[in-house]
Amino acid sequence: MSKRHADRRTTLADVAARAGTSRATASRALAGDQRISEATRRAVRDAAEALEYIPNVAARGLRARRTRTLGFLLPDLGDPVHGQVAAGFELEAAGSGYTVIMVAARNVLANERRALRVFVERSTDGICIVSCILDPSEARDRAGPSPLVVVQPDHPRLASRPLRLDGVIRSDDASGVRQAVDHLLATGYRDIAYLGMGRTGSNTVRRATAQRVLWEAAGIRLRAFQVGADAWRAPSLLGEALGSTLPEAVICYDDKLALALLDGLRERGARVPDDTAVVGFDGIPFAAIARPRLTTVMTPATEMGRRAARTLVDAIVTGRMAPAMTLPVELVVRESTARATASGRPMADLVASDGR
Amino acid sequence: MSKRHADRRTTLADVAARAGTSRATASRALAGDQRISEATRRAVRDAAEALEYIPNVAARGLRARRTRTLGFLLPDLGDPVHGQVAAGFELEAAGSGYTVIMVAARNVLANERRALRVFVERSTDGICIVSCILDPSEARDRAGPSPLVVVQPDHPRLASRPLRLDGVIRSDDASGVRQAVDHLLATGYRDIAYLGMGRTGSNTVRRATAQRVLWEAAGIRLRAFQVGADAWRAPSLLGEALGSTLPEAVICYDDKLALALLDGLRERGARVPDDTAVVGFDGIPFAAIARPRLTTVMTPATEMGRRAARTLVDAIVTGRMAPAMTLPVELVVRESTARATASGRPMADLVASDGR
DNA sequence: TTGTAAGCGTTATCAT
DNA sequence: ATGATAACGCTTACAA
Repeated sequence: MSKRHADRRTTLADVAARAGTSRATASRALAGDQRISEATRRAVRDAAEALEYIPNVAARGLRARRTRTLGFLLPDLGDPVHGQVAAGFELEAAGSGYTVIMVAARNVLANERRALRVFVERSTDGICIVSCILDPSEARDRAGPSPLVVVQPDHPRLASRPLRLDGVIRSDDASGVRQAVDHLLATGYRDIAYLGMGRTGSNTVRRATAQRVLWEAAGIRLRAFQVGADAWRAPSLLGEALGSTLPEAVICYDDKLALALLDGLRERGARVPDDTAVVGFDGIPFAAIARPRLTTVMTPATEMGRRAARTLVDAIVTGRMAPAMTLPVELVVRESTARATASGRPMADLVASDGR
Repeated sequence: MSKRHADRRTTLADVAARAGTSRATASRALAGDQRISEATRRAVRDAAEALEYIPNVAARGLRARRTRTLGFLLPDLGDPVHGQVAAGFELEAAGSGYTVIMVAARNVLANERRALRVFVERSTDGICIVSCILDPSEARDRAGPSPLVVVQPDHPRLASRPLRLDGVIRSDDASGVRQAVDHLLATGYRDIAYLGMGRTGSNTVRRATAQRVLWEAAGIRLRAFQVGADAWRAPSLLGEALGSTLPEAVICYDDKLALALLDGLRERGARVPDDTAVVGFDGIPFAAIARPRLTTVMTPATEMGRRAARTLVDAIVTGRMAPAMTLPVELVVRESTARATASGRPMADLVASDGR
């Protein structure tokens, strides 16, 4: 029954032989070429079926000069946010008939460069890099002929210049921070802090925006704290990171950090939001069911992944890369910033309208 | 400076020409063949450097009959557990010089089959499938000549037969459940329930084990509840899933479900662990900082991914697949099953010793 | 409508 | 130690 005796895999030549045609005709028939007669098409299809023919796409790509493969570079597959982006990307790519090579570079520059080289070696038709610290223009250089989409660039120096390059997809972090600050001010908080994590461009942008907005809106100076990229793994230390006198409210770099801070504050004996309000960033699923439920800026992670793939495929087909796009974010107000809530009683999620 | 004028990518022939050798010699020099003289090796290396030569691995694979590519199939890239497995796999694979193609099949049989076909088309050197509902032996058939590693098989019928196939890697779920039940009994809980999710083999195994262990150890019948695979997304419904009279303790299928249940119970006005104790499964990071902190069975997700890649690479090199292995798990006791804890005061994590 | 033949960029075999 | 030359499995001019 099983034909494991033939060591060689079935090839197009085998199919052609069985169908009684040339390899060229078999190739055309399988590709759905209109010039092939219905009869031979059937014959070829049947032969392919009978032989369980599976094409060798490497050979095809070699000749046809396209591989229907996309390269995807991200910092960490285990991260909840990047995992979502990856999921969205893969889904959309697979839907368009593309296969995805994934490389995790864990924020190491050398790894990011190596990954791009891998993609070029594999002749990817397109490349997407997510939250990379590599300079986007260097990335473009190293991407070779492949169209490149840059999602949430995190190059440290990127905070200063605007970056209007084509193919850049990012969330409107500035708007998110503004919404958060406005919400905190409206709720009555005055002593507001920002807790940063890592040395990425996005961290700098968020801190700077909070600083500026708070000053412009209320003439208040932001208190800024900063911890290392792995600080969220040690919640108990985090409780101390805010100093001896807690601020009334803290905006955290992301949800991982905010949730860890929640734990750290609890360990320290501080109540949230009564002693300190906490705001996160990203909107990961667990933020919604933490205790207290976390107020956070929702970022369209899955959607960004999908868009990235879509944009890439379009660029491959049309030969033109879409201009930079910035996706909207929205603040979701939950318990962690609700000043006088009846403890233990949940309140419905409130989405702040941006007013733009 | 940049040489974007030549449309064609640099090829080995270019390097050979510049170095003044044949393509064969250039190939050998670059591959580090010992027979090549030091002088020509230098010449070729320099030429490759100068031309920024990047080999075409598709062409190489076509001729050499190995692609240094691994296929990785999983249900969902966004899931915290599978994301960890993927991260471990990619890390180990990259470390061994392999590139990974990832496909998410979201528990759809047809997608899983399609993914295996993709891998065969791409001539992967090895394939790893994680938590697939596909029958492992069918998977082996469809994997073609590639060695196959099966991580945490989730075929529904798999719960009954032992499955001693080579290349299977899984965690010792039965031991985990036993530890959980023993712990609950030792802590004084008698009315114990299992809350299942989905129709996978692992769910069946966990439920059945809990049932058996509880009966054998204490002559108590397990109360069993069951919800759909997406139930964890709706915590408020989950609170009601346990019926009107809450059990003293609930073992949940996984941490996602347990954390959602925590939220659902809070919404319902029930206190954990005072009204009901909760145990999770997997040991995802957020379980450790939930409130109450979640008692859970720690599964070595990252390690399983690493092992899978390691096993695959070994099989590729040696031609022999390692026998099935079962990785140990350990119960981590936290607040959600601590009967009379001073509320708000954290207790140190306790790892139960298995006693085997 | 179909076949012939020339590549695509490598590596492996066989000479030298 | 190196060079011709033939694959690898497929697509695509160019012929017929």
